[in-house]
Amino acid sequence: MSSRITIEKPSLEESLEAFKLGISNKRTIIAVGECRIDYFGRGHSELDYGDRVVMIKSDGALMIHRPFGLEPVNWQPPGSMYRVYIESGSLIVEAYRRSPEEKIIMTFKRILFLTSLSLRDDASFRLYTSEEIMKKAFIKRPEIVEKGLRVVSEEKKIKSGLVDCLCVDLNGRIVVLEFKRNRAGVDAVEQLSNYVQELRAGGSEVRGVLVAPSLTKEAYDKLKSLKLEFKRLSVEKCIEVLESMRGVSKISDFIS
Amino acid sequence: MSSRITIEKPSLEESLEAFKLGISNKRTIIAVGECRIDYFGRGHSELDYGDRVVMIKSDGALMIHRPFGLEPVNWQPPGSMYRVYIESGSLIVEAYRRSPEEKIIMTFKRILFLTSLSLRDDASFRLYTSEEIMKKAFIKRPEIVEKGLRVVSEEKKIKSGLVDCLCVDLNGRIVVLEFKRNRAGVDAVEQLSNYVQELRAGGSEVRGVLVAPSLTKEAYDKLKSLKLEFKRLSVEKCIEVLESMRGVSKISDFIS
DNA sequence: TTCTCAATTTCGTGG
DNA sequence: CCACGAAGTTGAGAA
Repeated sequence: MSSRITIEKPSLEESLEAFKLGISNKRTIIAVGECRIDYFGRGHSELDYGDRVVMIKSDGALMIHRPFGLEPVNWQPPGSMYRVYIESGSLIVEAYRRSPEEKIIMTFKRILFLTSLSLRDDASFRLYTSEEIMKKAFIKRPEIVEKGLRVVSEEKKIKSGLVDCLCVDLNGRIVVLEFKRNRAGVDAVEQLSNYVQELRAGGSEVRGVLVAPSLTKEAYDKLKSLKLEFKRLSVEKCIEVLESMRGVSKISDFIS
Repeated sequence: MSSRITIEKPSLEESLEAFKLGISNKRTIIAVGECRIDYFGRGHSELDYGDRVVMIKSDGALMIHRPFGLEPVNWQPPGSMYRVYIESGSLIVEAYRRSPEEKIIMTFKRILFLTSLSLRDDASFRLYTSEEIMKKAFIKRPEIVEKGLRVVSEEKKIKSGLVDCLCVDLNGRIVVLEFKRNRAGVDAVEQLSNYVQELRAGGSEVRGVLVAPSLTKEAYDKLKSLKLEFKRLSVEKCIEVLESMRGVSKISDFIS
């Protein structure tokens, strides 16, 4: 059972108390009001008066939202510290962070609404990303990239970086695989090229294969000039492969 | 004046109406309740029941926040479309997006609190990034990098990418500058190297200078082996330079 | 629309 | 704590 304290059109003094109590009691505070925002730190930003939604979470994270746009206009990470006071007829809320030293100053002309909540959320979040799906599918059925590939290692750390997958082909050559969830750019080709060059320095014959749904033109040119290879593979295809092996999952109802 | 509709511990039927009205009237809705979240699209995620803060903005952007952490656990961008209904004793809110096709399903057991706001915010946001500050300071006083540098072009697009700054030194050689706001890694060195190589293909003598507050060890090694140069420059120094030219700004009170 | 690159990127993971 | 890579990255600007 979550306890709540909600006040409508509070005075600045009431708001001051609510902020202080909520922050020290590690509650989640949502406030809506007319304010201006100043930020100083790695960068510097200014935003003049307007209506915004401010949320301070139980861990000290701060988000300031305008009435439009996905991203908060200003924010501060978990662990931030707060100072709240009234000055020249305005309610000031300051959020500090050390390392890097950063500060946000919210200056409220008035508060439309404020609530202080004690929320319970113990569930664990599970996310399945496209790249995970691609690698998993390849491990299960290497032939979706090339017949006869034998997986030697995954996520292998070498000097130039982290190799997605190391394999051996039917002719005993080493094959470096680099997976990209969506259209691959020159950076992906360069990354693959770095891996191949480092492994070739070991003396063996090494192939490099970029596995992605598509390539940018620049990436294609660079790939050709470096004599690397490309194998078209989409996330959809990988999902099919995985589902064909473990029965239908919810994903199939939406992607296809 | 912002109009509000706030309901505490509403029934699911009341919440249904509030969501529908708020969305169709392009209001900003904030709801807190016990819900589970499912996402299907480029990836796939699941989150079991818990207390969360849901915000739907006037432009259709959706954010779902747990009581901790800076980032929303799930979201949908502006322009998303909604379907709200009651099924098996739960309030379901679905958020759709096309291209890529994605869907979020929020299943509410109960709503603790809901508000529907009409907010006004016309202010313009101004952000000054570290890299902007560094470039601006260099343009004003090139000698902070090297005496006698003459700026030829900024943000010049060449095949390998976007060159931060092209200059000519006292000996008439072309100088490529790459700015990094904080400690530069190997990727920065590779980027600079690419630019230098492409420009050297034109036949002229070309120097490459990485301008940053510091370098990682790997970046230093790579830089040396490629015969590129490094010039130490911090954002703080750049701010000093800019302020010495236009008078004191607010930044100086915090960074120094 | 698509592509490309920067970001107060944030968030993991491994050394 | 630093270094490096991934992200449902997001967002802005240009082709």
